[in-house]
Amino acid sequence: MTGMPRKALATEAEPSEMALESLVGYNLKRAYVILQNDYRAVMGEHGLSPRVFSALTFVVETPNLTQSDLARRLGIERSGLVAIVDELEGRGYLRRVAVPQDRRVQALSPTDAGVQAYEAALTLVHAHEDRMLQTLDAGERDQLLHLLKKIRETGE
Amino acid sequence: MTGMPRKALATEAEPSEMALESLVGYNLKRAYVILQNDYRAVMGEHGLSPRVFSALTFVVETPNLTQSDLARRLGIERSGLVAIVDELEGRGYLRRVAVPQDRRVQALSPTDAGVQAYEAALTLVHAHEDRMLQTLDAGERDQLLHLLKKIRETGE
DNA sequence: GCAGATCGTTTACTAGGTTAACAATTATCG
DNA sequence: CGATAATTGTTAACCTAGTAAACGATCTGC
Repeated sequence: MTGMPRKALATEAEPSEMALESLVGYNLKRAYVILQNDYRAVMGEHGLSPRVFSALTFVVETPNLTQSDLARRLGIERSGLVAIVDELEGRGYLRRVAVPQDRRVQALSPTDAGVQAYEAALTLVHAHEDRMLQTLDAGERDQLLHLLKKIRETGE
Repeated sequence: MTGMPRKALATEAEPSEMALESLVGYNLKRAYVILQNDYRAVMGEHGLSPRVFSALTFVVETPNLTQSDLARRLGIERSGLVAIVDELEGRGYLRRVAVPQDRRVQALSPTDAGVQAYEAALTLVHAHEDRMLQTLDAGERDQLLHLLKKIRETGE
C-alpha cells in the first residue's frame, strides 16, 4: 500500500492545467448555468422564466410587435414562441390584437398589468445581476458586455 | 399610401435602448447559444456533445476518477452522469473499472481510443473557438476568460 | 455492530427548445 | 386577372439536458 489517502482516488489536477478551463465555451456555459440558477431563485416559484421575461421586455418596449417579429428577435422558432405568448396572455400581461391590414397577424399589445409586472421584474433582475457581478467593477462589467456582444455579432 | 413600408408593423427600437441589451444574463445566454450551435456544427452529426466532451476531458486528464467525483466537477447530479458515461463506454472511450478498496465505486479509465478521440476533438474545439472569437484579440480573449471565471467563483 | 453516509443506478419529471405539417391569408409575377 | 409562392400562427411529435426521489449495495464512524 502507498501513503495515499484512501478517499482521494482521483489526484486533483490544478484547474489551470485542465484543457477545459482555458476554453471560452466551457466557462461560458458554467457561468450561464450559475446566472440562470440565481435568476430563478430571485424570481421565485411563480416568477417569470428568463425567456418569458425577455419576451415581455420586447412586447413592452416595441409597439405593434407580431409573434413572428418577436420570435426573430429572440432567436427562436415561431412555434416555440406560442407557449411563451400563451403564458403572458394567461397572466394578463398582453393581448393578441387582430390587425385589419394583415389578417394572418395578431399584434402583441402589453396591458397595464404587463407593464407593471415588467417593471417589477426588471428591478429584481437588476438586483440579481448586481449580486452576481459584485466582484466585477464597472469597467469590467462594461468590458464583459462588450465582449459578449462581439460574439453575438459574429454568430447572429 | 404612406411612405412607411407595410411590412414594418414594429418600429425597430435602437438595440442600445433595449433594457435587455444591457443585461449580462441575456447577452450571456445569446452568446452561449451561438457558441453551442457552432460547436455542434463543427463536431458533426455523430460527434461528441459538449457535455460528453467535457466528461471525456476529465476522464483523460484525471486518473482514477469515479463517477461521483466527475459529477461534482461537472456540476451535475450523479444520476445525470450515468447516460454520459454510458455513451463514452459505448463508444469504447473508457472502461468502468472495479476498485477492490471500495466496491461501491467504479473508477473511470480512458482507453487508447478514448485518448485519441479526446485529442482529435480538442483540435476541432480549438478551431471552433478560434473562429467564433476571431474578432477578439488575445488580450480580449484572456479578459473574457478571466471575467467568466470570476462569475464562476462567485456562484460555485 | 449498528446508524448513517455514499455509490451507481433507474424512473419519472421538467424546461426549453426543434422540425414538419396545416389552414388561412397575403404577395409575386407571367 | 389567376396561379403559384411565401408568410402567419398553431399543433403534434420529438429531442437534449438536466433534476428529484427512491433503491440496494457498500462503506464509515462511533
